[in-house]
Amino acid sequence: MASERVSERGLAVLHAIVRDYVSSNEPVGSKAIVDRHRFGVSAATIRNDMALLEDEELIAAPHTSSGRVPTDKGYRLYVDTLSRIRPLTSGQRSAIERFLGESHDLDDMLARTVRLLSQLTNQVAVVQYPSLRRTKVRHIDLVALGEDRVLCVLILGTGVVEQQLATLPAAQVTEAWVNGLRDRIAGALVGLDLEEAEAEAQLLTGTIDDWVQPDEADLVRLVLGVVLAQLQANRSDRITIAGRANLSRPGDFEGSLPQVLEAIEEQVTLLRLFGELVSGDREVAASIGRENEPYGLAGASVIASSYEHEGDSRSNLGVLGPMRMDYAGNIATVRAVASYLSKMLGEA
Amino acid sequence: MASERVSERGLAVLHAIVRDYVSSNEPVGSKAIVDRHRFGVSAATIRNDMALLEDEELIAAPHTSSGRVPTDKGYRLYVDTLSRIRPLTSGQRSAIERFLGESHDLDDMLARTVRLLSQLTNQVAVVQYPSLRRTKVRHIDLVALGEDRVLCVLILGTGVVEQQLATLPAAQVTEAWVNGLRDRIAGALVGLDLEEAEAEAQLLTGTIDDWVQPDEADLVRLVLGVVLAQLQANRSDRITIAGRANLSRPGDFEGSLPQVLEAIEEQVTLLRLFGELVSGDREVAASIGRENEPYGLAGASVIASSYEHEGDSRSNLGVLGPMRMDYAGNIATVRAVASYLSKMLGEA
DNA sequence: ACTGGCACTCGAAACATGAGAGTGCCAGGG
DNA sequence: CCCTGGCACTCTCATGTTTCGAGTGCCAGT
Repeated sequence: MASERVSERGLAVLHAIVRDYVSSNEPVGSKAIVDRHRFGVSAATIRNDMALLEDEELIAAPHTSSGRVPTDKGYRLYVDTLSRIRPLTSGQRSAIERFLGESHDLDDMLARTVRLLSQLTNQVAVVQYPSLRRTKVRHIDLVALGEDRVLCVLILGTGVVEQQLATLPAAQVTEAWVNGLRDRIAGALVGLDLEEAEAEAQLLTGTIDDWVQPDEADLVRLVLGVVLAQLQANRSDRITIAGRANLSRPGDFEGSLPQVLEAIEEQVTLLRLFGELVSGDREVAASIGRENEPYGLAGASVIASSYEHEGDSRSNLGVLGPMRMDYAGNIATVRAVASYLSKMLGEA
Repeated sequence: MASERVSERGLAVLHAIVRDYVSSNEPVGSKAIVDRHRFGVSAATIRNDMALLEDEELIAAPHTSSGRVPTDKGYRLYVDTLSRIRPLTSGQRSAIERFLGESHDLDDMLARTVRLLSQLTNQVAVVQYPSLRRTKVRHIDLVALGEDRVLCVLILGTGVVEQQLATLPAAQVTEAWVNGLRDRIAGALVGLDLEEAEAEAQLLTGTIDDWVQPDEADLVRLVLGVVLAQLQANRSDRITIAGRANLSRPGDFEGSLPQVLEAIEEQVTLLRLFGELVSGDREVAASIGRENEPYGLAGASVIASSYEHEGDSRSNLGVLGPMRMDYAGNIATVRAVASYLSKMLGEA
């Protein structure tokens, strides 16, 4: 553990360095620390502590004899030893309520959330749409709309209704035929969750020749294709992002900006990162610097939490920014926004 | 007109300057021009022409005695005097076909289009979703699904079907009642386009007390609310963007990057800009530098065109990049992608 | 109308210099 | 044992100086 090797005061010095560096973006020296923070000791003492911190690779000097800068490991220890989550200011609380309180439409709500989060933190905000992966298929219906059209209706456990019109090439559609097909498909898929249903539908499509007349196979395949498309569209996780302009704040990502923008555009990666991050047992988790390397975000830090939406499942949200960010504030903000969002969605 | 004041060769020199500057990102001097392009004259002659171009504010010198750089006005004249649209290479053509040919789902298609466009041009690509603003309401249906549920179905002129389940607080739903309400609402809205229908639905909601029993007002309001939400969701214009990482290419937006990112995030602005740009009679239009100032994109250039989707209406697409971009190539690419997309959507 | 020549300007790069901030370390004191 | 003041040392940054070369403008000559 850290406490084995770093003294009480050493930790305090680390905290001071992180705080000063975050606000000034300049390496911080021993003198600056004793000036700005009321340690009861002299600069020389701080220097000794700093030498120790440097041995532990918690801080580093950009060049011999300039101030120190926290390393990934330093930020990590800093975050892990943040004692309490600083409460939000009343202004921030009311901003959240005002901003999120005005809308009942889910899409609008999430759009507001992501903008709010990016404004409160001055970072890139990411909000995942509620995942329907575990939602069950409640109802499947096929309705003949004429001689060559079939309306495919899909109702999910959450009450979401999707449908799509399939136009069949030949005029072979009879009500009885459609009903038979409907019973067949519904019998196979209703009650499964979306992931299972998709697999099952794939299977049905593959073995199509075993259970329909050969001359109907094409039609059935088409209809199944529509159902499959609906399942896939609902299964897929989507995210919404705001505040990218914050990335170009000078002094943050300088050279690595292209990579970061690239990584953000690759939404699949972000989804994985957030998923991984939130899977722990913490209410809000942070991932710092090189810990994000597998996701192409080596220089960045991510703070993530999750919100609950109707039903039991959770989706993720959070912010992404430079390593040099206000962890204490952002953790508090992310946590607060996540909990407000859960509350709002619970009420609806 | 330009030809009044700028000689034939002067124009050729301008073209040479633009081409060289675009590819090198360095001010281009008279010597470089005679070296790289086979003018039959000496550098001194070119210098005289350049002095003229400078008088016309078509080019400018970053500092006394260095090469020249095209101005907004210079780029504009260059684009306007691009004689023919350079055809795409066969590689590009096949890339387009391969990329766009694989999908029949509209969302997927547009997602592919925007990625393709950004990769072919190395710029930020923007594609607007088909606008349903002018689409007519073809059919409205309310179906009682039990004692407290009503399914609201909305079918648009394009064949898009939307529906949503409304759960009513009290168990007052009878089939007859729902049918009456349906006739009422459908009678008022069917045949209008989405914009009109939305206004009309607002009106209906406002005067609700005049045409239903007081004790039913809440139910009716709820149902109308669902219809209204559907109308609004379909009316709104959405865009999808790809290739933001291209903006951070060094030497392009340097300092103004935050503003550009900001402007891109503000999708409403982009929609206006694209709309404005395409409204002319040209197949593909360009907007250069300060012409974009009202949209917060002073340093950028936009190349826009539009594609046709089933029905008669058109939506926009294009690319956005630094003033110093390959106009000839990008115009050709945007045009080709737009026409392919129209073709694909026409077939479906 | 074009060309070659020439003086001039200005930025970029290379190098030197001094100031300042910050460190490491040591000997001495509570 | 921990802390302190002091001191020599190192490295960056800002500044100044010089040189070099690319490019221009202009003019006299074809």
